[in-house]
Amino acid sequence: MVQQPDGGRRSPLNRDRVLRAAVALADAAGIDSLSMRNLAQELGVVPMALYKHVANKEELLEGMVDVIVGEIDPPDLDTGWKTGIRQRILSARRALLRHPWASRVIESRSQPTLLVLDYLDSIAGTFRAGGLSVDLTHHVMHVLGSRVWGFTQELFPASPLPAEPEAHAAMFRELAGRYPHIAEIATSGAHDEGSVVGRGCDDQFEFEFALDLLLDGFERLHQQGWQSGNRS
Amino acid sequence: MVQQPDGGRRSPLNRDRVLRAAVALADAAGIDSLSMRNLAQELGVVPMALYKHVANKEELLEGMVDVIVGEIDPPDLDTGWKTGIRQRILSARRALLRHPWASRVIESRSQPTLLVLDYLDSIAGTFRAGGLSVDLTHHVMHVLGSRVWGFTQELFPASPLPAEPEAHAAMFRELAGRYPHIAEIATSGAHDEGSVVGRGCDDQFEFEFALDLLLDGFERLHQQGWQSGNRS
DNA sequence: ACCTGAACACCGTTCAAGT
DNA sequence: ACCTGAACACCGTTCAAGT
Repeated sequence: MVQQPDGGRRSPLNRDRVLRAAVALADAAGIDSLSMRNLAQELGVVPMALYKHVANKEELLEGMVDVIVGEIDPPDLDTGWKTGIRQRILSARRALLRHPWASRVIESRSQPTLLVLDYLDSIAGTFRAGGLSVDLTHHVMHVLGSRVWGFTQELFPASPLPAEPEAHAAMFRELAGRYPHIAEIATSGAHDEGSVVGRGCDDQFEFEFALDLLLDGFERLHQQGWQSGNRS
Repeated sequence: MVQQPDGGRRSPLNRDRVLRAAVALADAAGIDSLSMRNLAQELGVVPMALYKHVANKEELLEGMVDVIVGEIDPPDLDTGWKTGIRQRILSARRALLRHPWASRVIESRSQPTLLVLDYLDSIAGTFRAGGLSVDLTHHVMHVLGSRVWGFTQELFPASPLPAEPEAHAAMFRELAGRYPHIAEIATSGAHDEGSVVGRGCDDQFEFEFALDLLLDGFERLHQQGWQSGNRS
């Protein structure tokens, strides 16, 4: 149940209230619970009342993406392009971590909103201001892909561990037999000892590791004067 | 309508026929048309008959992913790790391009299947055989992310262009005014002249550009003897 | 003119009745 | 024991009836 100080009835319904309620509902109950019917109930109105403020569910989801994009920090103009991009993307990541449903909604959109284009244009502008060519900026934006939003498509979502220790151990022995390389990764390093694949990984470390690898690669290409058809 | 040489009735229903029909239906009519009810109709059976061969829709989708994973070429053991990984991933990409729905299904799974783990273990094994440390192999697998499947999460899906040239031109002028950096990317290089963002990009070039940037980065870290907490 | 209840055309899945 | 039609508990959205 999402908190509603005014019982969801005092102020008249408007687009902003609809969007904020949708975000709150998705935050609290998960994106699968966000139906037009549930949202209407949360707001104390009949489902059809929502269609006065959003044309359909697609437009509702678009609006929710805009709410999240609005939470990304504005650019810091006093740094080099590398630091600027890095800070911006890590800010986007913080926004996304506050709204776990957002990455799935972003990747399911078929049209960018104006706010989304603003953000992307600003990122591209930072590369250009840093001296990267139009061409290199273009390709580099593609390489970043969903990472500009602060998330990455993982190999597979973290599997929930079996709760009982003995089932856990049994599963791990089976895993180690059939998948030796995955097992050695899972058992190595700073992980929970004996954790199963994907658990115990430090998501933030992995994200920054990848981001810095990419930014270093971009810088190297830029300094080498990269041009199309000119790959070393 | 999916082709059914035997009218979908001759051979008795089994799991394999269900999965192959599901893949064919998704290929032909799109993943949104793949419902248990539609699939049953395609096979000439009552919807509940499917539940004898798959526990539920989740398991059906898992089985479909396995069909696609089965189409990835086996590893070529006569090359270095870099070429080996590159070939394997480009093979996965070809399989995915044959089944446009597959990337969305892969990213929506919550549990890897045994075949998926086989593939990932094989990729990790190639890095290890090339001499990369367990730690570096681990992080490098995370950096690849969905790229091991041959797809990337784009910034946003390609917007369909307005069909009428004048609407097209008007949209582009508006775009250029508000989004100068996106516009200069869209108008530059080898694209359709005046194309809108995301259209006219050579997806295969972008994919290979990113993949090679990453593989070069991995090689550099490996040669530098990268270790955790040792980033230059 | 505005609002909204009922209805439409779907889902995935359960369950009990029929063979 | 097996199979399956009807039913359940949902969807997003249309539409016409009521105010």
